[in-house]
Amino acid sequence: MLQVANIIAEKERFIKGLEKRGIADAEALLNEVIALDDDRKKTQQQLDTNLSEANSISKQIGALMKEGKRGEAEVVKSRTAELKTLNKSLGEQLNDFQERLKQALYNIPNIPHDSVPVGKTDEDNEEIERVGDFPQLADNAQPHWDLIKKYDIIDFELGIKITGAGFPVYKGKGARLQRALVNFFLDEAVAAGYAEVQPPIVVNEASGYGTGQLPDKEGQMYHIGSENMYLIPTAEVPITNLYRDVILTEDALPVRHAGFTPCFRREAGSWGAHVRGLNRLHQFDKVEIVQIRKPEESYDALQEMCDHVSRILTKLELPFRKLRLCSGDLGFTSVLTFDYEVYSAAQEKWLEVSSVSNFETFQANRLKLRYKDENKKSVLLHTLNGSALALPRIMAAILENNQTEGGIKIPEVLIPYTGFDLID
RNA sequence: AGAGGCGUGGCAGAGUGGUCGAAUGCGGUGGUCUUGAAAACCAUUGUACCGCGAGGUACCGGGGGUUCGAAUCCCUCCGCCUCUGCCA
Repeated sequence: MLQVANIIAEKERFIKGLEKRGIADAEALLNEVIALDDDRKKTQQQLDTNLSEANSISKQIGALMKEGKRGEAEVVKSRTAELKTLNKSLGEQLNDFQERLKQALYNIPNIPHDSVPVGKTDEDNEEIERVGDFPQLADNAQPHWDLIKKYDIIDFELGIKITGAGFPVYKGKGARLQRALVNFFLDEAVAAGYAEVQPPIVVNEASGYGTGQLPDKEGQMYHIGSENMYLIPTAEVPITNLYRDVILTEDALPVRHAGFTPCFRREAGSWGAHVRGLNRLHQFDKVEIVQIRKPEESYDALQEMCDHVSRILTKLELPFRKLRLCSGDLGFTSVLTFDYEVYSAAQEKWLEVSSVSNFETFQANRLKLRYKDENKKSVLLHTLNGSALALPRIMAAILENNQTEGGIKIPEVLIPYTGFDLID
């Protein structure tokens, strides 16, 4: 969430930033925050003064009791009774202001980067790079949902039987290819300097708030009612929350982590006729990369992460494009996001396979993730993350783009991982 | 899951109603000494909020309560340990 001090100091910039996201009453929203913070401060000042007085009276009483002057002590007590009533109500007011301030801040998104183009939907995203050539497929080329049946490598019906729609079962060479991709992605990430972690895939409420999925995306996560926990929608949540309530020393930076997890998304309301096969699932596998950086380094880190995604897509020989998300498509917590889409040739569609974002201090502020600078001051860090990569759509593109009469060719880099070079 | 025990500063570990933000040791930082290092000695060493400042307030797992006053007593939640049960 945003920092109140920054809102006060740079109000105009924040208003413009929120308006860029299409929030009409941005100024009113920020004024409310500032007013609540002001109320909070005033209430706290009054409360602190009263507490100070009550503390000193208590000490007096202690001293009097020790000297055996019970009568005098009783006299002084009358004032403390007064203060007690007063402070109880001040304390309630303070809690109320703090709670309202928190709620207000939870519901305000991050301020977009200057380079973020203004736009409403994904159609307004800015294409900034295109790499690789479209494959020339035969006239009878098939989309992946037909190919998986033809070669019996992914079974949606079985998934429906044991769970429901959007939970496919990978079989045989399909399962092996899936595992090959996971291992390839992890090896690439480790080689690029990311320390591998294997986090829990169920998280508590505090973690959900830490990275901003709560309260914003509550309805998109699977909730385990009996435990009040959530199935993770991305490894970003557990990995970034590793650093919740942490003050890092400078020599621990930069932090780079990579982790493989299944991801779970309810995708409520986002299903449609255009969504078929592997294009959108409730459960899918993903390797995620996360960085924690000093503020002045975070945009270099963002570039570094983008380069990493480009590199592995190139190695997989998949045609892809890089997009700068417009203000309307930008995630709630993000300042700047680049999406990567691969071209899936039989559907003739671009499929999003990665999203790389810099959140600056938005998550760190909630997480209380800081480091001690050279002056021993606590400074909020910047958090970043990116998919490297999400599996199903990569799988879809490989199946479609590499189909031949004789079967589906496995990209060179994956053959050591699959142990075969053809799905037939 | 049941019974019992426990949760204190970076770590270890005192503290069971007042002067305790908290002894002591270790670790960290600065200094003295030394050619340098070690040892020794001295000093310093949590976080957040409010305040121009002096300073004030809060925090001893989280929340609530009793009391003039709570690390200390009570309730509750969370976590950890031991034993019993179950189990990959």
